[in-house]
Amino acid sequence: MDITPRQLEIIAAAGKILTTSGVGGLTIKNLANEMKFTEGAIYRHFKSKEDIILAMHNYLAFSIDQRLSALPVVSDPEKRFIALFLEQFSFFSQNPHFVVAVFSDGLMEESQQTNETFLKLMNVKMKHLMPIIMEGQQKRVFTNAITTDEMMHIVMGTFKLQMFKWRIANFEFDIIRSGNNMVQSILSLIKNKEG
Amino acid sequence: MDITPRQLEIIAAAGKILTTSGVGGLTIKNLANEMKFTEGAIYRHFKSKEDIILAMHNYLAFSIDQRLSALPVVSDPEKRFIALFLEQFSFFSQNPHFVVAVFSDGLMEESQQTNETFLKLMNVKMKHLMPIIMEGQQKRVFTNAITTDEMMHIVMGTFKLQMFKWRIANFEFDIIRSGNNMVQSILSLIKNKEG
DNA sequence: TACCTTTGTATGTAATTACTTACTTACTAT
DNA sequence: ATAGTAAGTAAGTAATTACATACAAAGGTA
Repeated sequence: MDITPRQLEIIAAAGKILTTSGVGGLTIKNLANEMKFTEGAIYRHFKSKEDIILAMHNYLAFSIDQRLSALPVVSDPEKRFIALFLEQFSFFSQNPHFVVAVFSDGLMEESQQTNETFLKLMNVKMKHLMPIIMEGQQKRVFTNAITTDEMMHIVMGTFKLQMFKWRIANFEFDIIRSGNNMVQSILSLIKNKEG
Repeated sequence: MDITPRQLEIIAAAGKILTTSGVGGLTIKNLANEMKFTEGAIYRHFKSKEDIILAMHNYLAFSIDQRLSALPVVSDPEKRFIALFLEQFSFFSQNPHFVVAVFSDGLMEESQQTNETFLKLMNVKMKHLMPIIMEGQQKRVFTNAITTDEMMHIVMGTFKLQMFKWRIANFEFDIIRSGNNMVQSILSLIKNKEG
């Protein structure tokens, strides 16, 4: 991640604008206003608007990947499952202005490049979730009534919807608390009923 | 639904543009091109661009509600559950160009009004799903290990993600088939394990 | 001191946006 | 035939967009 502190500030400002004004609000003018300087100055740090979006996706993919990789690998899949989501929820709890960037498909349409980095971002989470679920099924902690892919799908979909609801509620409820609640409901569905 | 045939054509064209070019591609010029007449003619049928989006949401909410209401009320919650989703999948299978309009949150940011009609659209589906799940839990066909709301959340999230995947795959897999697969996985999770 | 690089400003530009205006055409009812 | 109306065109509007250019202030290094 070769990124200057100033670039990071701009990326953060872009995220903030995205949550407050949506994709349509993310203009160079608004970005410059948010940074408290003029439009031209933006181009000292990025060569195009698309570059800003790409840098944002890459930065997010990188830092989320880093945080998830830092989690301890314990032997209990259920504990790992809980820890993974707790980490996710606490990340977005600290950086709510990036929720739109990560979960909104609105950005996807801008260009092919943007599309790819957006999907890359989604894959980062799958990459960390997949082994946990696989291990859980192998150890018979999670049910084998459905395939790993199907379980992945259900878990990811539930998580995505949770973030969506949090966003349209203007981040006004405690995502860690209600996120944990969600994790528990899912667990009680996918956990093997036999001891 | 007081809507002229010509208005419906325009709405359909708007849906088509949304899927091919995204929210950013939905311009009056593109819409007029798609309709094979000039920009000004659009304004013979709608007074503003936002009006078109609102009309689209309202039309979709209306027709989806109608189709779901027409489903027979059988006594087996599992059968109703399956039928509900089959109907949904077959609707979007026939009208794939409306998937973006219904499931993309990109449109939400345009205005407060658009936001509201978009959420209204989501509620239509919840309105039909809720009683089925409640009935299923009451009859102990579905598990009571989690609340009705939690089950709603998981089911809706899984469904939404399914449509998302279908869209980024350019509608190139059979949504009815793989949708049914998804329904079966969910059912095997939420069905009560005790006979 | 002289000079270069970095980071900003002021101002401009071509393209695109939603929307408007004045006018035309096809059809329909009287 | 006449008149009214629904639905189209051609051309333009002001506003906004991403981006470009010329210049200025600052600091580090020779």
